[in-house]
Amino acid sequence: MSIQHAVLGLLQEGPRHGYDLKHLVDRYFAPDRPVAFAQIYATLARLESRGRVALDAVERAEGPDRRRYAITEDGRHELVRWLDEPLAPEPHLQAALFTKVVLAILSGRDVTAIVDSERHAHLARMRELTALRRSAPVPIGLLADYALFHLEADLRWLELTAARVDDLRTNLKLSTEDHP
Amino acid sequence: MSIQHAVLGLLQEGPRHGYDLKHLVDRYFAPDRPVAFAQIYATLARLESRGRVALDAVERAEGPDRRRYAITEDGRHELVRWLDEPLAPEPHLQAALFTKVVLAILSGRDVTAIVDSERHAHLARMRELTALRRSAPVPIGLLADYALFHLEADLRWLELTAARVDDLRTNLKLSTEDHP
DNA sequence: CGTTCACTATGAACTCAGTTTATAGTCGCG
DNA sequence: CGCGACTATAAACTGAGTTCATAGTGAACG
Repeated sequence: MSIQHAVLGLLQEGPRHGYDLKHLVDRYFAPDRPVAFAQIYATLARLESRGRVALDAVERAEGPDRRRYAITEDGRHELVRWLDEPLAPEPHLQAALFTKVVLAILSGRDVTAIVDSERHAHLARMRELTALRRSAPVPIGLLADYALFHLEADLRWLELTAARVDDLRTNLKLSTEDHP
Repeated sequence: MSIQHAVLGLLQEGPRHGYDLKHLVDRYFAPDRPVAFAQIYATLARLESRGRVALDAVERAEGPDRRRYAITEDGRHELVRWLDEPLAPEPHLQAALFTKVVLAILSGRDVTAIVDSERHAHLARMRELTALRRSAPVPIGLLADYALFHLEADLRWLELTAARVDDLRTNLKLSTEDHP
């Protein structure tokens, strides 16, 4: 969902063609891993089919032609709507970490080993990000902070879960039995 | 990705048919929002086409026939692999909240208003979850904790970002100018 | 001088997850 | 008997993202 809004947002400043947008999106929103060109073109096609952008002109420059797109009134509305409404809450209650712990318990594997290995992977990633944060410009630094806060949240949850594995095990066992 | 593994995990205990799996998945992994039946059947079809499950038998019971699926050796391998490897780190560096703040700055809207409204939505959601956590059984309580930790992480990041909006604005402005 | 490389620019075709919609059988109820 | 509730599945579609194909220009190279 977010790349659509990113593209709309960039088109607000004026019409652009896909190739250009790709670089802008990379610069502003994806400083770590660039988006694929094809994704931008696909996104533009979808936005066009919903009437949120429209073909503005076809420029012939050096090299192949450029198809320049402009944001429509509809597109502007959608963008403002998205900015003004709070984000839909993530379905945190479907967390992959939780799935792992439950499956580990159900399949009788060593839960603490699994929790430990997740913890180590998290700590390693946090060290990377801390380094990045120090060396990078403000926007990337902020993104790194975002990731760090969430990795820390995962860690806290892992501690809590590790402490409650026995509790959890009993609860899951119980509900295994009472099913049709 | 996670629903595939959830289904595989449940099939470890013995062959099941889709309808049954749907309820088990709901019970163990999605206590908040149930998954659609069709998604389970689609998942089973995909798992089958990759050789991770196989049709075990077609039972005729009261009502329509039941297609019972069993996990294969391949499926078991995949499951163990997934449990033993740490989860792929989430692409946190593409956070929707970040996109919003950047777009708010680029389009000259009131950033603090937007940040405030996100904060309020988060606080409201946290109150709901805290209530849920008190009344619910252990597994759901743990999921609520997971969500709470992450909402708190978002809040911390929002504070930090609010404090650095000016910094961010300057940085973004600069890079607007130096592009081809 | 041709050919190979790098860069600009786009789109078709495919995969994969998830949703909407359709189908079909059984059971019980009024 | 007709209708709604429950069991059970699948086809068809949507939307995001990836892989692969194409096509033009300019510069470098032997």
